[in-house]
Amino acid sequence: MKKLPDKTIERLSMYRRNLILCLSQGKKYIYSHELANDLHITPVQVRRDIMLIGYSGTLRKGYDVEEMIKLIGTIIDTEQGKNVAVIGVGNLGRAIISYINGKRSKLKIVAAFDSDSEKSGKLYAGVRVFHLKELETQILEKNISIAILTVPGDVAEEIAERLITAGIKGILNYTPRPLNIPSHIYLEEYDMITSIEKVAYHSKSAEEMNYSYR
Amino acid sequence: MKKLPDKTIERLSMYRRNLILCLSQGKKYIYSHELANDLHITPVQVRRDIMLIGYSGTLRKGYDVEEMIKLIGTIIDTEQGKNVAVIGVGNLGRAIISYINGKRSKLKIVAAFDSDSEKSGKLYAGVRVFHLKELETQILEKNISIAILTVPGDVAEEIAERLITAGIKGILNYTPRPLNIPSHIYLEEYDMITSIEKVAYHSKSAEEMNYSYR
DNA sequence: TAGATTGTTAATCGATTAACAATC
DNA sequence: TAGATTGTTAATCGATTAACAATC
Repeated sequence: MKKLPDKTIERLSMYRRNLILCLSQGKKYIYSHELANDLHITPVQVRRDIMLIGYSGTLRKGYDVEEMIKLIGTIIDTEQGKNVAVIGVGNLGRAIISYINGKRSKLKIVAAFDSDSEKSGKLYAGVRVFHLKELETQILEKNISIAILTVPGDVAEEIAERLITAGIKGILNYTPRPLNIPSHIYLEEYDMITSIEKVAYHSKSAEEMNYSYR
Repeated sequence: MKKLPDKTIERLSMYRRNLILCLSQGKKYIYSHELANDLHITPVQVRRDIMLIGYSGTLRKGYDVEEMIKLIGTIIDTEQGKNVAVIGVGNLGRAIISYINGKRSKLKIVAAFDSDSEKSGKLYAGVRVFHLKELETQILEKNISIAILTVPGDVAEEIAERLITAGIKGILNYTPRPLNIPSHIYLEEYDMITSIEKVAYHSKSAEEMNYSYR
């Protein structure tokens, strides 16, 4: 299959989340405008994405929920699945562990790491915590290819380097420090501050509009 | 000032985060290519954003870090600041509370809410937890205009409705359920699953490329 | 059938980048 | 000065949407 736009990949993930919800509610077919409503996008965009992945719906009933879930799986999952590590077992690390595991997913968190020896050996939502010094050995042993970084900013760079040397393939960086890493490692960064400042900015303008109505 | 593109707003927030870091390291001036490197974008884009907000650097020294921080503040902050509530005091809620407070920011988390009475009255990082039934009264009393949702998915919709009725202006939704709310309320949604699936997808292709080299 | 839907191309829109003048 | 930088317009690129044919 030819390469899909990055935005389409993102939406496929969201379609799937929604379709799984539909299925659990007993919904077997869905229209493009229903999916669109849920995700705050247009029906055309949904249909175009579906076209890009080579699926077809039925003219009257819409799209088959179960089939689409399966098809999206063949695109964004790997067959054998992937092992994931969470680095940093603070509040955020624990939130991620309990949120992602317990999901029916090809992605599995198989280890967590923390510099605090107190936490070593403990289990969070079924995931064992190792001391950071075991990072390299465990990544090798457990065949971990993806890391989620939730450590304090000032050690992010250093740990990223160790991860890369250990052969990790992708990093999801939740620390406030942007990482500078080789381009063959896929990097996704997210900072909550940016999101909340965006909301604040936009609700600021909303308020100003209110004022002008008075 | 004419309206700035949404993407520029996002980057302004990231520039500021970076500039503050520079300042703390004693760096007084910065070049566009330095900022660009940190944020994985191009120097032209940095200069264009800076042009859009009407700032000018000096030809040899680059941009004045402190001045730029101040200017970005006038654009994305409000003078009086904004009060924020976190709804749901699980791991993620607590992570957000401790992450955002303690930052020098115009955004202040002034209350947290949870349905678990055990948590009522407790403090997390200096923020008091209220029972969910006090949501409306506290929003009014504390003049809260922004809410961060970290409750379980199945109550997200219901709480969003209460928030809107209570007069909230913007919502940052971390639950896996997309919200269906009136368009005058600004809504930002983020699902970790999408981020991690994106990383998995891209590091999948990276691996396939590796295979083909062998 | 009429109406609602899908599938797809072409047009539009918006965001990024290339090119280059200006200047220290 | 030459080289490095900023500031800005025009061109390009990519993503979204409008338009519409097809069909149940």
